[in-house]
This record gives sequence, structure tokens and C-alpha cells, in this order.
Amino acid sequence: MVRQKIQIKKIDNLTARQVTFSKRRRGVCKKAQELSTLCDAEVALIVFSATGKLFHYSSSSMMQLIERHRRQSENSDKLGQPSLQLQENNSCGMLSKMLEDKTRELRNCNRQLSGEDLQGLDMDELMKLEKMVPGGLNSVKNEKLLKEISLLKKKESKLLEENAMLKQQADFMQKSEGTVYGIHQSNPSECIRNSHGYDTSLRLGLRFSN
Amino acid sequence: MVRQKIQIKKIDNLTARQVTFSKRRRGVCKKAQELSTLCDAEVALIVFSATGKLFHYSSSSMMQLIERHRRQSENSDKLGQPSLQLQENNSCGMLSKMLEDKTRELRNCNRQLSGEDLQGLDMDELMKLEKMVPGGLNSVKNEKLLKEISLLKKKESKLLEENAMLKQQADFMQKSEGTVYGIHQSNPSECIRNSHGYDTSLRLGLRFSN
DNA sequence: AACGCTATACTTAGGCC
DNA sequence: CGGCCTAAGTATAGCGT
Repeated sequence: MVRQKIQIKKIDNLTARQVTFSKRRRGVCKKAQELSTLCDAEVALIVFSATGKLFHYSSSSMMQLIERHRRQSENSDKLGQPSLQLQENNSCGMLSKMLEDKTRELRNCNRQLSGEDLQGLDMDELMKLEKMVPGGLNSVKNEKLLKEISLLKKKESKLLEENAMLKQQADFMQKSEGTVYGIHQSNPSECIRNSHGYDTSLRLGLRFSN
Repeated sequence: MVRQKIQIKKIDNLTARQVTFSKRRRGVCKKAQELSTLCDAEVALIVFSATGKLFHYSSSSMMQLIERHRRQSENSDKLGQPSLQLQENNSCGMLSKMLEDKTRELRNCNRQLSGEDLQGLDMDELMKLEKMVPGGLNSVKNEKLLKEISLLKKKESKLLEENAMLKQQADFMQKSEGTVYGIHQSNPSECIRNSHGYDTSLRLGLRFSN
């Protein structure tokens, strides 16, 4: 329960990641808003969740801010770009290059999933693939095994408890045939305790004297 | 020198405002970055200082994110934007849309490879998969876990057996004695119940005649 | 999944260079 | 403007519900 310092890297556990996302997303939004208010700045924030959901904040008009950003960043690129036209072409070119990359990556990915052999890939691509497969299967499986173990352990202790109970019961019956069964407990030391230290006889609503 | 809680309103003092701006701007940027890394989200942040200076951060391509935002928010603006045609004709937009599709597809792919989609599978299916996947899953650790599980299962069945026997014994003794164990509750209010309010004696399969 | 809690990690106001 | 410092104020990880 002691909060740990966390590494800034992708959170493995899906649920935890979603929870953190929703918490931190609100956090960032708040910060962005505060910045805008406190310092009279214009702020736009766009967030896409891993599942593609969109969240955004902007201190004024998002469109306006984006427009302004586009103009300004063009200007700051200004080291004598041959022409605006060319630059536009460049962004398109960049996009299409990225598209190409993604397509190739995707192809590798599918190959991997369908178990095709990787003979045709070169070293670089193999390295990339290695990074992409972090032994997820192993970890999922391990988790399952661990869960099963803990479940079994719980079962075991329950059974043990019940067992002890029954034994005691049998013992008692043998010893005290025909006696009176009062509701007092004269000897605390005979109190039946389970592994948790609780007096189980209480739970049964039974009391036996001897 | 005692730090005050600050109001979220424009800071009057110019210098203080600038200092705060620069500090908080970095703060927000960092948060945005962390969000993107931790939660596998795409984040774009645009900030204009009051003096018009531009700062920005984006987890991937700012252009792509803005494009995507534009499309997505148009979609949520619903029907018949006249700009739809225009948008389709915009080659950058089209490229970026394709890129986005690929990215999403790739993400799904990677998710599958990294095991997130395997959470729903049961052990048998996992074992099957294990045989299909080349990476050495026959780790010592796994074997140990499996051994522990089988041990626990053995224990469990032993206990169950023993338990059943004891119960039988108890039953038998009760019947053969045919006696009354004064546990009948003349006063319901005296029934001791556990914290859940259940009468546990039932759960133990014990019966007392009266 | 969203909300509440609490201890702890992180951010940052206010100083001073 | 950017660093460094400290104490105060906030955000949030890890729980439970």
C-alpha cells in the first residue's frame, strides 16, 4: 500500500493504465487551464486515448489556435525555405513516407502473428520485431498460474479449518456421550481457533462445557 | 516567506507572471509527455505566451494529431459538413487519414502480440498458444508453478476426502445415539451470527435434531 | 468504470543567484 | 530568463467500494 515511485514508461496492466489515463488526463487539462488563466496564455491540448477516444481543451478557439500554430511554426522554420509550396509538398512527402513505414511494420506484424517464417527479413527488421514482442504470452500465463495458486491456497486453508472443526466435533461427541450441553465455556484454552485466530465455535453458535 | 495557496486568476505582477509561466509551462509539458508515455496516448500541446511566443509539445507528429483532431471533432459535430468534400480532396488529409488507420491497426496488432488480448483465454488455450509460439516458454519458473499447482490440487482432494469421511462419521454418531443436543434455539435472538449474518452451522453441513 | 480515500511523490511559489 | 533551494500545496498510485 505504500505508494511507489513510478517509472515513466508504458504501464503494463491494462486496467491500471486506463485508470491512470483518466486521472492524469484530467490533471493535465487542469494544469493547462491554470496556465492559461494565471499567465494569460493561450493553450490548446489534444489527447487521444490508446483506444482512439478524443479529449481536448483549449483556452479559446481550438481552430484559431491551431491556425496560429501552423503559421507561427512555418515562420520559425524560416531559414530560407525555398518556398511555401515546397514545404507543403514536404509535409505530404513526410506523411507518405511515414505511411510507407507503418505499412511495412504492419506487414511484419501480421507475418509474426500468422507464424510465417521470418527468413526474408533483414537484420534491422528482425531487431524491430524483437522489441515488439516482449514475451507477453509468458507474463499472461504466469499471472494466471499465480492466481490459480493463490486460489488453491485459499481453498486449502478453508478445508483445513473445516477439517479441524469436524475433528473436534467428532472428538467431543465420543468423549461426552450423554452429557449435558450447556452454553458455557468454562475453559478458554479449548476454544477452537482457526488459522486466522478466530473462535470458530462462535460462528457456529455452539458452546460446549466439559 | 510562507507560501500561500494561490488563486487561479491572472497574476498581476508581470515578473511573477512570466516566472510562473515558464515554470508551469514546463510542468504541463512534462505532464503531457508522461501521460503519453505511461498510457500510450497521443498528446499535442500548444501554448502561446501572452507575448505571443509559441511553445509546443506533441507525442508524435503535431500535424497528424491536428489532422486527426479536426476529422474527429468534425465527426462529432455530426452531419453534412460542407467541408467534407474539401477534406477528401485534401491530399494531406487523406494521407493523414490513411496513416491514422495504419497506426491504429498496428496498435491492435502489437496489443495482440504483447498479450493484452490474451487475458480472456483460459489455461488450456494458453497452453495451446504456448506450443505455437517459438519463444522458450519452458522456463524453470513455469514448471515450478505448475508443480506447485498439482501439489495443491492433490492436497485439496485429500482434504476433501478426509472431510467427507469426518462428516459421515459425525452423521453416523448422531443417528446412532439418537440423542438430543440441546442446541435448539428457544430464543431466536440468542442465535449467534457471524459478521455476515449467516448461520454458519448450515455451511458446515451439521444438523442437530430436536 | 467511476468515485473515495490516504500516504507519498511531485510540483511550484517565493526567494536568491 | 534559467538555475537552485525549501517548504507548502497538489496530484496521484494503490487501494477499496
